[in-house]
Parts: sequence; structure tokens; C-alpha cells
Amino acid sequence: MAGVTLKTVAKAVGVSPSTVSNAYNKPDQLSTALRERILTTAQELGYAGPDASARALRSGKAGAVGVLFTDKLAYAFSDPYAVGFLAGLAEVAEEFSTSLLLMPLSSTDIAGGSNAVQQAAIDAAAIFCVPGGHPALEILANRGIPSVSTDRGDHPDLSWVAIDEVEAAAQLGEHLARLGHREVVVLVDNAGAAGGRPVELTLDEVGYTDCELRIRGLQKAMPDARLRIVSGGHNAIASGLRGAEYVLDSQDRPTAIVGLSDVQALGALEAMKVRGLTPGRDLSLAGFDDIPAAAAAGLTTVRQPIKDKGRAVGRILLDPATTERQLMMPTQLIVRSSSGPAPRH
Amino acid sequence: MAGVTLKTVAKAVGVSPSTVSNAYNKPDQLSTALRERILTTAQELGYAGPDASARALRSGKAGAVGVLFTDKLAYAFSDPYAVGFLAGLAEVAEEFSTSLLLMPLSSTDIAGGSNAVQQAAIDAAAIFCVPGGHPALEILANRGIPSVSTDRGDHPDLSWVAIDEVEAAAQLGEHLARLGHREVVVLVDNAGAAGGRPVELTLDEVGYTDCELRIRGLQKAMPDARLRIVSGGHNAIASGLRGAEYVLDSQDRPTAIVGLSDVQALGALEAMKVRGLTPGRDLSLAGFDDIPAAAAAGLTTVRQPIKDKGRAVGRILLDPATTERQLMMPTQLIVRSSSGPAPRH
DNA sequence: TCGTTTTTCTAGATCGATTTAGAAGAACGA
DNA sequence: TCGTTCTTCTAAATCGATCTAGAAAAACGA
Repeated sequence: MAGVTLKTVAKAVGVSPSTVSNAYNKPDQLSTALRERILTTAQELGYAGPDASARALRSGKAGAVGVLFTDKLAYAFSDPYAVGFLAGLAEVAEEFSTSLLLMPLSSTDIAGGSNAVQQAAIDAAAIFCVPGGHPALEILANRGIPSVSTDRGDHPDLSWVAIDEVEAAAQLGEHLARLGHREVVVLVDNAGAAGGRPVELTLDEVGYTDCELRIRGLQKAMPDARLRIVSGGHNAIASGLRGAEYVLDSQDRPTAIVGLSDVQALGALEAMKVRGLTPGRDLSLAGFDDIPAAAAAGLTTVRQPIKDKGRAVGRILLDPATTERQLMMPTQLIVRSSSGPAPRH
Repeated sequence: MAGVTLKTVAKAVGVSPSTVSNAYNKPDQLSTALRERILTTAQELGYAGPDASARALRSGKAGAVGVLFTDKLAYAFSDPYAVGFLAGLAEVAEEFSTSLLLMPLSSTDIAGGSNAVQQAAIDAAAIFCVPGGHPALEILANRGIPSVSTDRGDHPDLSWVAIDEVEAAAQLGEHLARLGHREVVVLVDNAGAAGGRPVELTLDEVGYTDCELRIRGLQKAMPDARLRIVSGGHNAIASGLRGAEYVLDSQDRPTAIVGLSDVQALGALEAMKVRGLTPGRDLSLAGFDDIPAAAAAGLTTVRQPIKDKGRAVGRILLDPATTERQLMMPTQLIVRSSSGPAPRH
């Protein structure tokens, strides 16, 4: 049963291995009759078709694109924003009959050879919100794997599909400033705070480039405001909840909370509800991304075309017709009921 | 730059290729000094570590688990239920430093060798709601790849993690029957109706095993009711919306609509809202899965532990300590405001 | 009919590692 | 001091295909 290879089939049919290979990969290189005969015999022998690894080795094509996520792989699915990206990417991958390889970014043994990014059989990689300088990025670069990032890179030969984080955040900041907010808390994700108690960070301690840029954008637009940075853990509703609890239960309540992602903001929304606070009246709340749930919750947010982002990344990775390798996507401030004038004392 | 292999490094250091290989994979098989020297030289030469495909070929381990989805790959991400499954699976995969390979199920060239399922370099596969008899399943079986399905299989040697679909649906059916509903429309996903107009189906035409079983469960619990089966396309909110529109705008309105997934039901909810119908009063609505949005929408539904399902599948695939290869997960009827007594005429 | 093109098929090298069995030298016990 | 066991390293086979160049046979044109 096992151990049936191209050779076995070739011997059984009485042709060369090359011919059997051609029967599978280049049907027009041999007569229909012979091809038929080969395929039939293969089936009879229980041959399952050319071995994937062997083919990948020899042909140099793995037929898969890798996807690299910020946090733990499982967390990626807790943010509809990340899921939307995947959906867009998957759409293009499907078009090119390419699989998506989601790689865990577990930090163990990055130096040695036994980590997923090192072992992954992929032709290219999409890098989703991975902080620059992460060891996994270096591995990819070393392996010579073409990559596209969702963060704007410094080098001119890097490929990316991004938004103008600073400008997008500034739009939101202007909106809040105009409403009179001077005391603002920003909720960020931070692996360090995961599981533990919420932490207050300085701008330098904010690891992720995009988060940092957004905070800069807010600062730029609201120079008179006091911005505090708080994290309740990784990017998830529960973290936003924890972070907001910490802030709301302290003596030093802000007049506005900005989640750097909608899931963070939705977590904060829950914390407000529990405390009987009405968003937009007692305290303003805003998010980032405009995931579907944001509309339902009446959350003011900055919309970014996430599915298009995924599609664009996919095209750069897979479609040879795509020449533009650095793409700035548009964003849009969506004002809903969760933001309102700062209450006067 | 390119073309640096184990051999190159070996030659440069002046050792055999085996030793270089050991430096990466079996550190205790050589002296620390030599290992150090090899790794340094490798870096200098720009060697990126053992080639993934070659390693996979020789060692017979790909370091990845395949995931097979019902519909188009991109659709998988439109249902939080599927995403929850992925999250659970990813959790376990991460634990075992294994990647997840999402394979598109594009129907093209199933017979030939050039489809993703055939080409995928995977050690095992998770099969999520793929209808039995699908060609891709046969390919996996042929390739001898151990698989676990989310649908209960017939053969005793198949592995699966499932729920008692019939019983789960029967619970919901009883609930509706008790409320006096006799005219029920079931919304199912159906690839055939995708993009086009909603279609009305017979039970035989319902492709997916789990959908069919659920309908049987409903029938069993409400033998006096008239059950109509309608599909607005694949499994997504938009399809539920279309299907419900078709039903609500016809002469023959039911007293209850059951979506065989929550996303279908949420689509129907939108259709009702637009028409000024209050769920639970004017018309009852129920779903399946209990995704997070269901609670927010007040949707009566059947909860299944989807993340646990993903975890369990992952364990069977990856954890050698797991012996139970057929798992029935519990379900629970969650009654919310969307279901109420059938209106009398 | 004969040379030319096209179709059909093959031999052998190669992709880049891992594995097995065993050699050479060092350390060890008596 | 001599045989034995460990440690450290290597030679050669192997994983299972695909590719390149070219041979043999068939079809074609004049």
C-alpha cells in the first residue's frame, strides 16, 4: 500500500518516470491513450499523485503563501479586523490556487532551526502587524522570501500596503479636540500586559509601530491634551475591558477613551455599560478599523478598507501583473454616537 | 548570494554536510565549539537554514496541518463560527509549533494534479463542514493523510468531533412547537444559489450532511409543522437576508424562521427590521451556533462549543496522548427574545 | 521518395537536505 | 598497558519527484 511512488507506477506501466510525471503535470506532452493508461494504473496501485514535498523541492514552488501575525496565532482570530484581512487575502489566494499558511510566532528557539517560520514551505509571505525588528522578519529576509507588510517600511525596496497612520489618527484627534476633550486615555495592545494587570506605558514602551504612529497622530492633533497610554493585554475585547476598568475606577478619569482598535474600544464600551456610563455623553469613546460590530455599537471610529488591504497584499504577492509594490490605502473618520462634547465641570 | 546550501557551508567550514545538518537539528551530536563555528560561518555566507521543502521530503514531516473548508476559502472568514473553530485549532497548533495550511477548495482540475489539496505539504488535515463524498476528501484519503472531520462519519475508523445534529435541532424544534409554530421556513446555505435568486429546496437537494440532519431533527420535533427549505446562497449574512426577503415578501409567510447558522439568522433579522417586524412577536427567529453577535441581537439559538471543537480536532491531529478519536460535543438551547408564541389569526 | 518538422517518450542529472551505519580518536576502568 | 565505551564526526544512500537535452517514431510537405 505505502511506498507507491512515481517509479512504481512507471515500472508497472512500462514507461519512464518522466512520462508519468508528465501525465500529471503536462498532459499535452504525451498521447491521450498513454496518459489514460498511466492514470488508471496509478489508481489501481493506490498512487495518490506526486508527493507534495518532493515536487516543492524540485520545482521550487510550494504553492503556499505564509501569513505572519502579531500575537499568538489564536489571537488573530479574535479581531474581526484581522479576519477581514485574511478574507481579502484568501480571496486572491484562491484565485491563484494558492494555500495560506498561518504560522505561529512562538518565540521559542528562534535561533535554532525548529521554529515554524524557518520550517515553512512557502513562496511568499504576508506580514500582518508584526513589529519591525521582530526576529521572524529577519528569518524571512534571510530566506529570501518575498514579503509584503501591512506596515509602511523605511527602505524603499520594501513592499507594503498601509494607511497613513499618523494622518488617520490625527483626523480622529481633531474630532475629539473640537469636542473639547483634553483628558484622553489611549488603549493599546501590549503582549507584556497579557493575563496580568493593566499597565500604563510611555510612548517609547509601545512596541508596535502602527500603535506608536497613531498615538503620535493623536498628539499632533490635540497638542493641548494630556494623553495617557494604557494596556490591558493583547488585542482583544477582554483587554479593552480590563484596560478601561482600570481607567474608569481610578480617581483620574479621562473625558475620552480611544481604543487603537475597535475590539479594544468595544471592550471599553462594556466597562462603561456596567458602570452606567453613556458613551458620547458621560464619556466619549472611539475606536479604529470600523469592524462590523462598531456600526452596531454606534462607535465612532476610523475606517480602513481592511478587506481591500488583504486583497492588495495578495495581489502584490501573487499577481505578476501587479507592479505597484507600495500602496497607501484611504481612511475615513466615521462619527457615531459614542463621541460627544466633553462634559464641563 | 543565492544557491547557498548545506554543502556550501560544509565546504566552507571544512566539515561534512551531515555535521552541518546536525548543527541545526541535533546540537548534542557535536561539540559546542564546532557548532558555534558552523552557525557563524552559515550566517556569514548568508545561509538561511535548512531548506523547508528538502527537509520535509527527507524527514517526512511537513510541520503543518491542513484545513479544509466548505465553500470558498474567503467565505470561511465571514462566519464567526468558522473563525471560532480556527481559533481553537490554532491554539493547539501553536502549542505543537505547527502551522495551519488553509487550502482553497476550488473545484478546477480535481482530477489532475494541480489543485491545492493535492499539492499541500501537510502531515494531517482538519475537515470543517465539508460534505461527505467531496472529491477533496478522497484525495486526502488516497494520500493517506490522517484527517479529523467536524461531521460524524459512518465508518468506525473515521475520526471526528461533532455534535448530535439531529438532537440539537430537535431541541430547538420542540421549543418552537411548544410556542405553537406550524409554518416554518429553514434557511440553509447552498452554493448553487450563490449570487443568483433565492431558491426553494427539497430535503434531498440540501447538500451538506449537517444541514440535512438538522432539518431532520426539526421535522422529528415538529411533525405537525410544514417545513420549507430556502436558500439565499452560501453561508453569510447577505444570504440570510436575501432568503428572508424572498420569504417575507411572498404571500405565504411562515410564523417562524430558522437559520441553520446564526449568520443566516442575523441576515433574516435585518430583513425583518427593514420591514418593521419585531422578532419574537410578529415572527419568531432562531439560529444555530451561538456566535457572539447572537447574544447582542437577542437571538434564540443552539449553542455549540465551537472553540472546544477546534481544540479537540487539534488534539486528535497533533497530540499523541489523545486516544479518543470520536468525540460528541454537548449543545444547549439558548432561548432569547427572538422567539415567542406564534401569532393567532 | 527523402528530408524536415512535429509528436512522443526517455536517460540521467539534480533539487537540498536527513539518516544510517560506522570510523577515528578520546576517555576510562582495571 | 590494553581493551572497552563514549564522543565526535563522516561517507554514501536516500527521500520522490522535475527538468534538460535529446532520441525515436510519426506526420508532413514538396
